[in-house]
Amino acid sequence: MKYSRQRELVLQAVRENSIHPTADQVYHILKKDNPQISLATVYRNLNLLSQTGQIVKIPLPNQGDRFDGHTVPHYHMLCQQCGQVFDLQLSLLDGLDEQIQASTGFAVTGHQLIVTGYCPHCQQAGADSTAH
Amino acid sequence: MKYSRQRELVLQAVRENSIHPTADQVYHILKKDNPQISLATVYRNLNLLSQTGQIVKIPLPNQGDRFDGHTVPHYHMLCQQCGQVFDLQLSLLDGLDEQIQASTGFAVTGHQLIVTGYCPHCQQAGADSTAH
DNA sequence: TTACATGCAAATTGTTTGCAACTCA
DNA sequence: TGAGTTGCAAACAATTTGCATGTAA
Repeated sequence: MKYSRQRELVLQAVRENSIHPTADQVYHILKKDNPQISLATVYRNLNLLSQTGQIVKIPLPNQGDRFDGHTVPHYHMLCQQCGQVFDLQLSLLDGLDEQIQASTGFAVTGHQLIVTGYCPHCQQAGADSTAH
Repeated sequence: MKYSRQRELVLQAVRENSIHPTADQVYHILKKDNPQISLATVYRNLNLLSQTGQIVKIPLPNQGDRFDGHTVPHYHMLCQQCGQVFDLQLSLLDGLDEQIQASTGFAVTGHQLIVTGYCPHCQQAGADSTAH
């Protein structure tokens, strides 16, 4: 893969923004200092970088994909209220792929776990505004 | 919720087709015997039925959502080759929600696990055609 | 010099919505 | 009767693609 300045920028933006940005967010972040960059280029590079494992694509229920520059295996929690994604360590699932492969015959390449719920901040906000 | 013939048909189609159909597949299945049915109605009813818990919506990476008439909690394995979705029982994860809630303060409403890989049939096919 | 990458706009895909007609209760 | 439902078409959002131009090696 040939070097490109735009790809470098996309990689940096994902690494430096631990908010698990969408493609569109990456685009807007970069657009500030690079007004000429195009959304198509951001998409192309996000796809390339996740194919080569330099970043991780997080598919979420009913929403645009998010991207994560933190490539050590971990899981995600999605707040149904504010839409933020939080990291989750869970050693429980170490070895899960091998176990599933052995018991099912499926050649497992990976797995992803998404936990849905309400983050502490939104629980607080909900309790404040609606006293039910 | 008022009864409707179309909703009944959608529910039956999802229950009777264990292929974890997409909205579009449900539409085409029903269209054979009900040529007047519309895709919008299928979508509306799939959403209603999954909101009421009569069927389960399975969001998949980069693909349209799938639907499952099998409502007992279980997980899914996605074949990256043929796109088929297989059921997976995994008692390991019983109690996971409570555990995460206790350790993170997140008010957990549920979780979903998607295992990716190659199903036995596609492993076979791959081994046949490309001897690497 | 040339194969790969970009920017732009148009095309696709998956899904939702507005609205008039229709149907279940 | 009347609120909920339908079919159709148009609207949407997220993402991808075609193509002429630009750029790293």
